[in-house]
Amino acid sequence: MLHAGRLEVRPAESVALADGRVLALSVREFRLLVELARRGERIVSREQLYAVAWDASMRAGDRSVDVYVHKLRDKLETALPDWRFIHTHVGFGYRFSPEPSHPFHTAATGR
Amino acid sequence: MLHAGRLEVRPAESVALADGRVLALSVREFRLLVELARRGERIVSREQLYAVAWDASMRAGDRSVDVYVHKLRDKLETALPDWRFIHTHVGFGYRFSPEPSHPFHTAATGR
DNA sequence: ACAGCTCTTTCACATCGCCTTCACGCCCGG
DNA sequence: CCGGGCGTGAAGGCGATGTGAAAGAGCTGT
Repeated sequence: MLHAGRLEVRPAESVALADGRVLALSVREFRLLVELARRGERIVSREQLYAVAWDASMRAGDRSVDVYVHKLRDKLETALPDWRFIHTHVGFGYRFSPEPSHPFHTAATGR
Repeated sequence: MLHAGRLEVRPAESVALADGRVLALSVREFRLLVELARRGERIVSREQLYAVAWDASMRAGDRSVDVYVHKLRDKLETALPDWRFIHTHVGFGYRFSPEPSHPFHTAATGR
């Protein structure tokens, strides 16, 4: 079972929870999330992610991982608006890490 | 004895109550409901459900679980129109959880 | 054994949601 | 400018699920 701030991923039960609420993830989305979370703070290349989440080797030019990272970000953003979990490292891949969206936020900052 | 909002399931007595009224369930319907409710918020695959509610291993392509989920939903919907209990997770299975039919707009949580 | 009933399984068709792919836009470094 | 890398929305094909109905199996009372 993987913890990441208010996010909890349970590979064995095929379920991910945000503040205890079950996230509605598709099979691909879930596997991608699991693989990202499993690797903790490390940067993972698209090829590696594709290999483990798709059980196949990625063809050159395939954008599937990008698309699914986007979908995951969408759902995680909806569930936990103030946190960012998937970070892009241009030219390298993605890195999973729970970080607050607005690190410098103070009360009178709005607008 | 299992409570789920206004629904109450008593495996020992082979009876399910909605607001105290007895639900007319067939044997399969009841056993399926018990197994779903027993697992609380977790997602349960059709194979697992079939195994425990039918006492046999599910043959590939068997749609019995789908059909009985439908029947259960029908009866639960009739008894408690504003609540949804059985949620589908495409590619994974079903999840039992009492939720209002018209959510006020919560996260990207289960359907 | 038969009739009548309910429960269960199977089937066919409808609908839904997932996955892939494409297209376009933006940003940035050369 | 130009090209690479990435974000993002949308379309189409297709597999997964929803659903109504018919067929099959069992149960009960006579």
